[in-house]
Amino acid sequence: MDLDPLDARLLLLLTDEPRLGVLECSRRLGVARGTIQARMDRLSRRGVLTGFPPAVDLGAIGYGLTAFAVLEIAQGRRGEVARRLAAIDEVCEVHATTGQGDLLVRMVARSNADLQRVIDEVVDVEWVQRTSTSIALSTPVPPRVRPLLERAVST
Amino acid sequence: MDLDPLDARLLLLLTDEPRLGVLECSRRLGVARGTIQARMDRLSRRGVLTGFPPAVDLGAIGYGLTAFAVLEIAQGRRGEVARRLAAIDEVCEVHATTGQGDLLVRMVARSNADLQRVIDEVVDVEWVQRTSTSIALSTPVPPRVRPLLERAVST
DNA sequence: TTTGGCACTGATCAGACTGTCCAGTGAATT
DNA sequence: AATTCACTGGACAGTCTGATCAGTGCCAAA
Repeated sequence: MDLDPLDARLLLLLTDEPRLGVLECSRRLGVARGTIQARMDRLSRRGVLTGFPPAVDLGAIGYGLTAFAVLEIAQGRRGEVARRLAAIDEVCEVHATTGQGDLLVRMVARSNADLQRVIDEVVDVEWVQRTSTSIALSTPVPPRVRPLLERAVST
Repeated sequence: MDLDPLDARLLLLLTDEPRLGVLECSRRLGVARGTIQARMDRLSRRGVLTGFPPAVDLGAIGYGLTAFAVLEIAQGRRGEVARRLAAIDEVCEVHATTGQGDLLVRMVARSNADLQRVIDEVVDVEWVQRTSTSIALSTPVPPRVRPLLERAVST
């Protein structure tokens, strides 16, 4: 289940320069092209490498605000609530969690007024009982996988 | 600043099938290849399309657990704390927020015992005063941008 | 109305890359 | 000793890329 060092180096390389072709990867890593090809196939088959989705900067298209909401919901209504949250365009991510909250929601908006509207929409979802919202001021550590891959290189 | 419909359709197409080449995109969208090329250049230059990072499923390489922590930290120590959090490999994301918490941390781990260790590491960071941790049980809405793009298509 | 500027089309070009084979090597397993 | 497996290095045809260019339609400024 673990990554072998070559897999990890390949993923790191792709993390840094995602548009690299198979051939170029093989050159950079000093192995035959077929090897890279086989590794990538295997990583995909194992579900480790799930694709190369385009990274869209929401800030650059006007959605400059991010907020998080922790929701407490009525017993047994998680699926229900999740479905309704999913129907809100600005809701970009929902996790079900243990602890005092039941759902953690990440959402974006174009302006403070817009955020107000989005939050209201979220809070008004049926079965939502209590909410606590925070606005993201900055993101000191953007989503990353790198450190874990780097660790796997030296395995 | 907004996306025009063709841009949005292009991004949607790439979201669904990220490995598509420029030529294939042009065919699917029914425009000339040069147009797609120009659009992608422009989207990159505007910072909208920031790349095609490989999507690595952490679950598939053993990091099956995700947890969130809300940290309250000592006044004026945000940068300090963020830096130390960034040094923990398992910390995959940190946001500075308004509200009762100061930092929202996402982290992953290989097992409950491992999670314990990671949480301890996070909690033991200097200047962290109060923490509240939740384990993610499921992710009803995985990170997504699609709905916002779809909205831009019909603009 | 005329003139630019702009984006898009459709085409061409050489160069590079892809998927797919194959034979050969070395290492580990049986 | 035989088998399996991953890797190498080479080959092939087909395809895509980046670059460039002339031509067209549209909008806006003059």
